[in-house]
Amino acid sequence: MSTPNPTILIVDDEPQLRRFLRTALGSHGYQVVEAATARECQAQVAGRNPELILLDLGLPDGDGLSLTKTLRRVTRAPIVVISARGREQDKIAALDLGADDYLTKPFGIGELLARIRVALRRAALPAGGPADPVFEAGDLRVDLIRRQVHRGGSEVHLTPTEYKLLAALIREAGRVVTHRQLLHEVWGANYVEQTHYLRVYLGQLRHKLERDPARPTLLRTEPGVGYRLWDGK
Amino acid sequence: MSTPNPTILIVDDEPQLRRFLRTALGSHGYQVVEAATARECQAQVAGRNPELILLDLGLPDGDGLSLTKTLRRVTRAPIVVISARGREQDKIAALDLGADDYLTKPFGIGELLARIRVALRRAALPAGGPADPVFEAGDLRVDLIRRQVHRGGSEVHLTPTEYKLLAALIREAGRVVTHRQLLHEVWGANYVEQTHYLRVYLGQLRHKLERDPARPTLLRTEPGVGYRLWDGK
DNA sequence: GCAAGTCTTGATGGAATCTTGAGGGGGGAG
DNA sequence: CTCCCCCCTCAAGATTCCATCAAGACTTGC
Repeated sequence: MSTPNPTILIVDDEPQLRRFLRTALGSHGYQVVEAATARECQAQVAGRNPELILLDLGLPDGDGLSLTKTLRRVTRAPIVVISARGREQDKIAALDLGADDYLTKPFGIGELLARIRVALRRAALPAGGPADPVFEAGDLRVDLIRRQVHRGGSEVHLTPTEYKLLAALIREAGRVVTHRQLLHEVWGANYVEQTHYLRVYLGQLRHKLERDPARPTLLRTEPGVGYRLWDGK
Repeated sequence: MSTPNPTILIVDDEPQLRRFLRTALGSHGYQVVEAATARECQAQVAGRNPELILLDLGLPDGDGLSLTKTLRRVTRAPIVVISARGREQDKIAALDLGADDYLTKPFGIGELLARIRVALRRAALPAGGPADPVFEAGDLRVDLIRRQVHRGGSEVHLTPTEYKLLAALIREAGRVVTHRQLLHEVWGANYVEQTHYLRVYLGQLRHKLERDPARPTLLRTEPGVGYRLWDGK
């Protein structure tokens, strides 16, 4: 699973059903939070920010449909509705107001779990994790997902080869990377002898990234061996 | 009308059901493509690149489950399964192999349409970010649910292809999207080499959306890599 | 079946990038 | 001190990649 232990909010007014769901979900590795009313539900969403909401439509305070709509304005977590009402109109209304799935009681626990997996999968899929992995050292900032490079706040444009080279150095940040290794990674196996390429492109990188290209601090050369990217340590 | 219509692929071997679905979906504004076998299905996915796949599990050639799995490797369009088999194990298997929803025959057409709306809604939303289905940057405003595009207050008409391309860029707003990625998302798996399409359509988009099409700020090109939509950062 | 809109394809000029070569400098060995 | 190896810089082709225009084929709605 992508995220280790997703948090699921159970919204239902029957304590028995809640307990049943809590054990079922808990034994499958989910964190479980509970709410018995619409008010509690909103508080839990604001406080715990669950990754999925399991919502029973028949709540004592306020109807579940308008709650669905309200939740949609606050969170993007998928909402899986469970309801005793199986009329088509109910389903359509809930789904169009922002619910992501609708199960009619009674339902199999296996199906519920599968549909939860689907909802979480869909929600997690785009772009994967929450924050982009970013490399920083000095006034250099490289966002490896956005493929964006900043130096002291302003964006720097790199050509494809320059970027590949920088990325290869970042991958080994702090360690020495040999000429052959760099050439192999950036230009391919046929170019491991063309050390001249490295000199040219390292020069260009220094020109774009170093404060004083003549005395580099970020992109250090290790004579006779290769290059090393300073990582701040 | 400025709402380009999503394309839906119907995969079913019964001509009657296909006809029924075709008219029902067609009258709701969807483009409909059909396939009667698993082989046809794969051809249609590669060739037409539908935005949603409506899949009957009971196909003559090969079983539907493995088809689900195969499709998931080629497209990220949502798959809605319709099946005569209502056993819980069948549902779980299909959902875990990549299906996004599972309806048991007989089903109400209203519910099917609602579930299609849900699947398309989820697929249209960008990665991360708030629950806001509206993208804004500069004087560009895109409503991803209504599929409407505004520039500085007035609505802009985009062709279906133009819109798909813009939506693909919005989904990765701020990040560089490679040529292959864009071609795959907009035109389908068969077109990943046709970079010429990108040039033509990006040119059209720039003409319609940029303040000065000759010096684009929104739709930036990353030479040798792809394109990137400016997201204000 | 017609007309409007849309997609596909080709040709062309221009921009960005890569490759290659020449020349210069610093440091260690002899 | 001089030679030699390694490294750096600059810059001019060569090459690849990109933008634009436009015409014909195709689709769609009426």
